[in-house]
Amino acid sequence: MKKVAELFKVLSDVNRLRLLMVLDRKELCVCQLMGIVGLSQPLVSRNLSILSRMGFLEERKEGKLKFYRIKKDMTDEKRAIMELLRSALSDDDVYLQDIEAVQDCTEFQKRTGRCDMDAFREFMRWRMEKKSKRDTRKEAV
Amino acid sequence: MKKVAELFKVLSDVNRLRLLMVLDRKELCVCQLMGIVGLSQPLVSRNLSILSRMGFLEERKEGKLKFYRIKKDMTDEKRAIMELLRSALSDDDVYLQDIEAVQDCTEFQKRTGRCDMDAFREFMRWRMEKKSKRDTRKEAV
DNA sequence: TTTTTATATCAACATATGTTTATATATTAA
DNA sequence: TTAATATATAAACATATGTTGATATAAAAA
Repeated sequence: MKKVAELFKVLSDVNRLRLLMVLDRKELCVCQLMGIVGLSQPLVSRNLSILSRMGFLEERKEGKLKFYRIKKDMTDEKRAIMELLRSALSDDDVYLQDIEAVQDCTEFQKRTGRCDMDAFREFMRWRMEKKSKRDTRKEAV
Repeated sequence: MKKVAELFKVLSDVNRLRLLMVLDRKELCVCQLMGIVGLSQPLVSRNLSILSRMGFLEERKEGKLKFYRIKKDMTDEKRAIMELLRSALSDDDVYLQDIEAVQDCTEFQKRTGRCDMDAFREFMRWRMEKKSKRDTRKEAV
C-alpha cells in the first residue's frame, strides 16, 4: 500500500509530470530538457532522478551528456499510468506547449549541431523570437 | 496539468487509499470506518472530505450518521484509477486486513444492531479477541 | 428546553517537500 | 597535468501536509 502511495506521490508534481510527458515523445539529455521545460539544472536533475528511481525512466551516458528516456520494460501498473496520462493530458495547455518545445529543440539542434548549456540559452532566445513572429502574424490577420 | 498532479496528490496518502478501497467494497458511515481502519475520527473525516472533494465519493446523511460511498458517475479517468488500484492492491497486506475488517464490521453490526462510537470501541475489542483465538489455533497446529 | 452523540472544522505542531544557491563529481579538451 | 563543462548532490530556506487535541455544528433523545 505504501509503495502505491509513493508511486502517486512521485506523480503529484507538475514539473515531474512535464518531464515524464516530454520524455514520452523522445529521449533527451538534461540540458535539452532544461531548455524545453525552462527549469533550473538542479531541479531538472533532481526530478529526473526521482522519476528514474521510481522506475519510469532509464539512463544512458554519452560523454559529458546524460540522456534519459522512458523505460522500455515498465510494470503493467506503470504502463497503465502512462496511458492514463497520455489521454488525460492530450489537450492540456502546458503539455501542448512542451511538445512544441521538443519539436523546436530538435530543429534547433539539426540547424546548429550543438548540445551544451550555452546552446540551450540560445535556444530559449530562438523560441521567444519564433513566438513573437507568430504573434505579430496573428495580429496582422 | 495542475489538476492531474492534484489528483495524484490525493492518492499519495496511505490512509486515503485505505478509506477509498474499503469504501470500494461497500457504503459505510464515519464511525464504521473509524473502527475498520483504526484511525481517529477527525483524521477519517478529513480524508473522506478530501476524497469526496476530488470526486471519488458521494455522501448521504441518515440522522446523525453520515454515509460515504464510491461515486456512481465517476470520470473515465478516475474509473481507470480505481481499476488500477484494485489490481495493484489485490494482494496487499494492509488491503486484505482492511477488507477482513469490513466483513467483521458487517457481522458485528448484524449481531449487535448498533452503530455508534461505543459500538466501534467494542468492535475493536471483538476483533482483537477473534484474532487472538485464530492465533492460538494456529499455534496448536 | 437541555443533554447527548456523530461528524466537521480549527489551531497548533511536527514532518515532508520543492526550490534555490553553492559545491562536488566526472568527463573532455587544452 | 589543469581548465572547462555537464550533471549530481548538499545545505538552507520557505511552503505544504499530516496528525492530534480542542471545539463547533447538527441531529436526536431526555
